[in-house]
Amino acid sequence: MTDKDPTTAGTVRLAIERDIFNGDLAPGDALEETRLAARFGVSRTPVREAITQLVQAGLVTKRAHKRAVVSELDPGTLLELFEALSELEGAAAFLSASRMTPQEKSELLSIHAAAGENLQQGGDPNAYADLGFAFHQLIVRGCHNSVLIDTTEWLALRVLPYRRFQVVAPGRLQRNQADHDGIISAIVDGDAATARDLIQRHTLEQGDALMRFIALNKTSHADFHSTASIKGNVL
Amino acid sequence: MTDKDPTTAGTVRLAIERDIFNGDLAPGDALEETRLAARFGVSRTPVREAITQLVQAGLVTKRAHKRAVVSELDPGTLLELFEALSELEGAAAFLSASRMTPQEKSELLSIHAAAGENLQQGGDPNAYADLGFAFHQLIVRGCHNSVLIDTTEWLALRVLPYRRFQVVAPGRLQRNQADHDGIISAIVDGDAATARDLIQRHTLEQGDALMRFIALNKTSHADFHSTASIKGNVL
DNA sequence: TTGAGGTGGATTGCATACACTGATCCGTAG
DNA sequence: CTACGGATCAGTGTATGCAATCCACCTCAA
Repeated sequence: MTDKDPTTAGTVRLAIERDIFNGDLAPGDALEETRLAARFGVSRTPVREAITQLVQAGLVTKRAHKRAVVSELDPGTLLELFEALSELEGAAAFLSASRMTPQEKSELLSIHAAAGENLQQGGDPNAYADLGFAFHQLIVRGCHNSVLIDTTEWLALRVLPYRRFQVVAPGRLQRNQADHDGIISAIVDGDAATARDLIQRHTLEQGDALMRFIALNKTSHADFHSTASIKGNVL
Repeated sequence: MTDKDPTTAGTVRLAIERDIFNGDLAPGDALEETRLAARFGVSRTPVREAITQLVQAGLVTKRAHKRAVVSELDPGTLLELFEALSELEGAAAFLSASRMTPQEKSELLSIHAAAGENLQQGGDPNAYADLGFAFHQLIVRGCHNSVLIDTTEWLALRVLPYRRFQVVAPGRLQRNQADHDGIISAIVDGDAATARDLIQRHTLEQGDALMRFIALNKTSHADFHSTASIKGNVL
């Protein structure tokens, strides 16, 4: 996902991506080529290239002769996304259980421990979220199959803009940590089938939680954006 | 995968894709913007857009200031590709076992029957290959999760250029048909776990077969292209 | 008041021109 | 003969101009 880009188009693309993940560009917002070109101090051409790249990545949607907009995921698609993601993460975990190096496993353990510490001390939820993200990422990368890794992270990327809307329901973090507990011991024990099963359920539930939150806040994404004061992390 | 494209760039992209799948453009071949523009009678701009789309689709590789080339898959990547694909198809089959409509199931059965008939009568191997492709496609689409479908077909697309190199080893088609036999009955019976397991193994073995063929023909892709006189179908 | 039709502005799609990079080739020195 | 260095060139990366298209608004008539 991260590519070296001596090219302007690549830089612009990363900048736009960042805006999307930061929330400066919310789902549904329009990407105007001329405006972006002016903002970044480049011509329209690299902006156009950046946009077509984002379109292919699924982060942006475009119809001919219409402005490109940040992809808006309806609840149905979001559900499908999480279902697919859970399968991919499950597959990765299955492989990771037998393929992770001792070094990778210890790294996973230390991150998990740090997350637990943060949780007990009532630390920054955002920091916890970042640790959770790293946790998932380590497991996925532990499968040592770059195609599977890229595909999984590519899907994870698409739900990333919605992380901001994730509510920290009471007890949610504790349950999350407990889930991770089970997953990590399965992986360390090399119990591939259990690892797959647990992480799959885990990711599906995360999706459900997000869906419930959306259902409770039946409103436009732009509104989400301003109302979701408490932010957690799906991953 | 199929999109309506009133835009020139989309048309060019489809044309290039076809060239790749036809073999007119073999893995490793260079895509020269100027030449393609002249060939299609358009300017370089839509060609560039088409190429960036293909790059994002993984069919084409590009480095800054260097010519784009049709992606060349080394055996390692190919193996990873099949491993990931087997997981995705397994997941799809798992879901399809409980989600396919009776109509879809009967369609699956009739295609399978047609393939069997073709096999027994020693029909055209290419026709059999097409039926096999349709078989897999039906199963994948039967999961009714468009994200999973798109992702799976996207990966399948990347191995498509290598279908031409697939050898029809003695008894391979029969084994293939037998595999399909088991898969189809598992799906029709609604035995999700078995369906997943069988199709996963099946796809992995297809990858192995391709790998073996490549190992036997340790040569450049261009040579593959001319030496593989007998062509079958991976899917 | 409401619907149809026309008109103007905004924005993209494509073409062309220019700049810059990376590679090849050839000449010269060792 | 080989190694090194510079010039040349092919080819991409970017800028800009123009035409086609779409959308919103406005007008006007029923």
